Amino acid sequence: MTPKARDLLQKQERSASVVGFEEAVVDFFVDAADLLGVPKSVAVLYGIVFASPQPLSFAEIQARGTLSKGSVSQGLRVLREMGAIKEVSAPADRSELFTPDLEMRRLIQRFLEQRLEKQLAAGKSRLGALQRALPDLEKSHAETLRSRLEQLQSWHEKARALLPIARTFLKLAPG
Amino acid sequence: MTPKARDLLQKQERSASVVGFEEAVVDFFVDAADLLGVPKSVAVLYGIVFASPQPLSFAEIQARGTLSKGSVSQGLRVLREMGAIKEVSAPADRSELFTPDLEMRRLIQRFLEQRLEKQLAAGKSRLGALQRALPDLEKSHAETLRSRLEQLQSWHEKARALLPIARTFLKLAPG
DNA sequence: CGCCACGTTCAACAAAAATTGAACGGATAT
DNA sequence: ATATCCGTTCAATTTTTGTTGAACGTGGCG
Repeated sequence: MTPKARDLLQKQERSASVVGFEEAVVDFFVDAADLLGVPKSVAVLYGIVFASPQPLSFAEIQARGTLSKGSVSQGLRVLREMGAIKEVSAPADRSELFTPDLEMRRLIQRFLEQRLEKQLAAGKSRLGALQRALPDLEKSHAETLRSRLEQLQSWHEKARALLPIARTFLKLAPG
Repeated sequence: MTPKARDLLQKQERSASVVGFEEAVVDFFVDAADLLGVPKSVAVLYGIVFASPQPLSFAEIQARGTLSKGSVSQGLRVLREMGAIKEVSAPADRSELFTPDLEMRRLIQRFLEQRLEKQLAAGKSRLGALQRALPDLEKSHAETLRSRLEQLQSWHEKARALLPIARTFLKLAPG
């Protein structure tokens, strides 16, 4: 296959409706990006892959023209590590093709565990430090502050308790 | 009251233990800051106010030396708007003093509503656009894509359903 | 009234995060 | 072997976000 032929293949006309759909999907994920704390480029990538009926090659993705080669490479790696996309081997060509992997559900679950669990762990040790700092305070102050600290602790426990609930909940129904 | 006298008052010795406690509280909130999506300076401010047994004046807060006048001013405004702190009038002096306002619970609740609700609303309209883009696609493609779209919708509904649950849950128990 | 203390605003600055592209390395075809 | 195609890496750059401080009101006090 000559370079030229491959080039044509990559640029194969995508109908306006397909392009429109892709753009809408990309927008959707870009919106969601900051909630999930991922850079925009990663959201764009995922949108492109998610919106494609067939698996896409690196070249095809890059050909969308939104992102530089470097960003595509890094972004795909991030998505693979997150389990958001996977590689499938192409029948004809040797190059790998990308397609969405885990369902939303698992992705979100993983997100919850990683981001929130870490946060909670950090919080816990901070609270320990506070606990320890408390006894040295004068009486008058200690009272108010102890109650504030309790607020923090109570909040922390609730957050921890909520997590498994959310987990369970997200398992319900197909998705 | 001469400036000098006031100055002394502001710098009144805070015992090492009080300072230590404050630092620990500040650290706690700084940690939490990025989860909540607020800038560090705001977290620091809230920590300072939260860790203080008495309400603090603008000058006292600034005297902690961590933040510039501008940041203190802006940050206090943000916190007031969030309902995280409130002003109480000082008995002696005319200047206003700051103290924590809403309990954690309400703050978090508000946070959930503002950040997530907005997100969900945006998502909803995006999904509408996708819905509309779908019918124009060819058969072969439409099948896969329709199913992907359904995934998105299902996810969206679940998130929406989870919100009230979280709300209820956070109301349980004092805090 | 004019001065001063107190806060606010906002344009300049600094820090952090994301993006790019040029240099590199490994695999395949010639 | 050598050339070439693909993709990765990473330092430089751009963009975004947060912070600062100087200039500017505002209200109280002499």
